[in-house]
Amino acid sequence: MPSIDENKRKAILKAALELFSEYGFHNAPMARLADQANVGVGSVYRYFKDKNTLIETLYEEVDEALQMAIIDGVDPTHSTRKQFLHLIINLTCFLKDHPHEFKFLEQYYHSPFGIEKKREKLLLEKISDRQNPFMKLFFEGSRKEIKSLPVPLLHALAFGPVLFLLRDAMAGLVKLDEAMIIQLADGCWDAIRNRVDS
Amino acid sequence: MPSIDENKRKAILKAALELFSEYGFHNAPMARLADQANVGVGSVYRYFKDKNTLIETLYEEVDEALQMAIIDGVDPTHSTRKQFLHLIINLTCFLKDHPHEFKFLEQYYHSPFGIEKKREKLLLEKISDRQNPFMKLFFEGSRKEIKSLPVPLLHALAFGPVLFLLRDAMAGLVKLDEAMIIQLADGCWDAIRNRVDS
Amino acid sequence: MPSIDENKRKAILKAALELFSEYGFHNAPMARLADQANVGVGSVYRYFKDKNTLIETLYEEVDEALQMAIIDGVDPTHSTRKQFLHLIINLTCFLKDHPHEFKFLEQYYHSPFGIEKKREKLLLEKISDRQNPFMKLFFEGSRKEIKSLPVPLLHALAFGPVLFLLRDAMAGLVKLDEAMIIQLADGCWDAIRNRVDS
Amino acid sequence: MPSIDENKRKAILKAALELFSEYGFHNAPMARLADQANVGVGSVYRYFKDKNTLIETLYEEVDEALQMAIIDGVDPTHSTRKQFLHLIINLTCFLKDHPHEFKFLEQYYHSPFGIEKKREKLLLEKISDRQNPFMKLFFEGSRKEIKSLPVPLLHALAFGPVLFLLRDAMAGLVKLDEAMIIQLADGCWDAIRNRVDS
DNA sequence: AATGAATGAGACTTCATTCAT
DNA sequence: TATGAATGAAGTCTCATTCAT
Repeated sequence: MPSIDENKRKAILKAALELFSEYGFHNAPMARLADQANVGVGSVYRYFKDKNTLIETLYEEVDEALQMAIIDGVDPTHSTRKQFLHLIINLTCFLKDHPHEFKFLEQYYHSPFGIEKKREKLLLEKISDRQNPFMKLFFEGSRKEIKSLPVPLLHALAFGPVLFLLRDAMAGLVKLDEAMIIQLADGCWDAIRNRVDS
Repeated sequence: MPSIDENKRKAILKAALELFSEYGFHNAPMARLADQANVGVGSVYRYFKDKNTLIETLYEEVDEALQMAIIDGVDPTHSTRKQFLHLIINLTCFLKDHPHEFKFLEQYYHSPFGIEKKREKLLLEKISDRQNPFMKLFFEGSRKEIKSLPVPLLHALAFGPVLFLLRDAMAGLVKLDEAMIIQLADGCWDAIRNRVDS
Repeated sequence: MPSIDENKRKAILKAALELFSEYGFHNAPMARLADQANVGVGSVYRYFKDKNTLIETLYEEVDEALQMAIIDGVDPTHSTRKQFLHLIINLTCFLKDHPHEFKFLEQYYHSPFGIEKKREKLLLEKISDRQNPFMKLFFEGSRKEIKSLPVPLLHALAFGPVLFLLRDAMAGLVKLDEAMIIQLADGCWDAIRNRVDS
Repeated sequence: MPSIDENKRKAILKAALELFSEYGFHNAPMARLADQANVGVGSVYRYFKDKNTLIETLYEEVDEALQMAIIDGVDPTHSTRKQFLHLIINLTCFLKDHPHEFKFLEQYYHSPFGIEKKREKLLLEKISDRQNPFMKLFFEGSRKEIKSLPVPLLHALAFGPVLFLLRDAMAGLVKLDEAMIIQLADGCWDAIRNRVDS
């Protein structure tokens, strides 16, 4: 716990986010990272014990920011549908506007670093976590509006399309405008809502 | 002028698939790979110019197998819905039953190897490719049954949930049985179909 | 177990012995070592897993040579005294004529590498080891000629002076000639033998 | 012009002694050392130019303390034998009771730091130094009681066993009690004394 | 054609030392 | 004067690739 200089810490995390998301964990040497942060190589190790620790810390920070963004402006008095759409749109917009963060998270979750365990733990913990805004929707009284399906399946139907489309967007295959994001959210809602007709 | 021995080529690709999917590209040294394939290290370089080339080639082969599996048994005389469900179920089952292939593809797509370009090219080509079974559904006369949305969005709504759920399944978070796969396919269909009611 | 080239292995061990004994384990980088052995850095790691493994292996080899030298020409039919003197002289001469080996062993035994444990184990095992030529003398019938003391004390009285004098010799403080070596051995014998007078 | 605070200097030397003896010169970073001394890293460099200088200085201090301890209570009016035994016992007891000092000295002497030269110089100077208590015994009239041997050989026979046995004691191979220390001293005396019988 | 020993660039990390505060 | 954050040289080790056999 040295770090008097919070600026330097931020600079390192910023450089890490950029290089990791652009080149991948394995192709972003600590030396280049230090360079990009305008810091000596050794200094990185004053702020973060390890390359792995740096990655983990960065994950925590990015995840934190994402969680904040998701719930921004969501009104619990609104209908389940409205809240859901709002959450999905928040999620999509944040990741669309923060491509570094998106690519970093994708990489973090898919690294066969044994990091999956982390995710597993998080999911297991949060699955009934009423802090999680989506869980609230899925479980609260309004639940009758939503299909009675296993939670992981609801997750998949709600988030899967978002991540998939963002991937295409990042690759330059689609230009994500507001209209499309709304269509996306509607589609996700259709996938999980109970319907009256056939 | 390479490859007199097709068996050897296959053995290398098989070893590569196993090691890459289990340890990741960066933790699967060429030497271990050659070992596992019962082949000299030097031989690997007779069949594949590069480690990267090996990865790319493996991708082609895995993708090919996946494409074959997807259309297996789909009957063009059936309803659009039935065909769609069949395709989604084929896709899901194949990947569920071939975890190595799934993990490899996931890693391939998420590696910032510049490999996204490859995928981009493929998608652009296939987007109007009438060979692509999904494109056929999306574009053919039956199209009135499906929402009028940009193709990438349809893709996202159709495939996103599949990949997301498979990820959880691989991580051991869900046990994917036949019932759940059908629920999944239904959800995907609900996301893209036109509906009559509200 | 690669190593088809026994010559290369020997060259590496030779370089290691020279550099370790001259500069110490910590001041003999693997790179310099590889240089001195006319070998690429990476090659050293084909023959020895580790720097530590290299040190351990070198110890085994040097110790082996020392053990052989000690018993050379010792005649079990001779008197206890004669045998003891012969052993001590063998020991002293070998180490005097092999300063690299001597310095290496000294360093090995004194490294607070946890290597002391190795020595401890060895001593504990060999303490009743009838293979050990000194133990044979100390324990056999002839024992009545030798003081009845704890074995570690006998060891200290027998070997301590040898090592001490060799240290001075290596430092250039003494010129060890044959006469002095005999006087040394006599002194060691006087230290452990039972005597008749006061 | 350095050292206003003698306490700080002592604290640093104390920490150095502990860490060096426990972890070795190379595994005792200046930072940890400063920590243990409750001193800033920079401060260490106000009191000691270098890590090497710190080591050298520490050696001087430890050696000084050892010299004092050795002659403690030795009575010049006693017999040569009694004085010798007293000296040896003093030496042994001090080192046994000061394991940090012992391990540090061992390491110092065996480091191929070029430090042997230092020792060489010291020995050469003290070889005729009538201040050295052992030299007094070896050279004074009482000399007829002691073998007529080169001084380094007498040194070896007198001190070698002590150091050797202490090494085993530190490693936990022997429990050094008073009786054994006396037996040790007797052995050393037997090694150097002139005798009447065969 | 097949092999695998050899190689060295380059990755991560440590730590003695400096210097601005 | 005292501090400790900053630094970068240097160390150990890995691994993709080559090339002599």
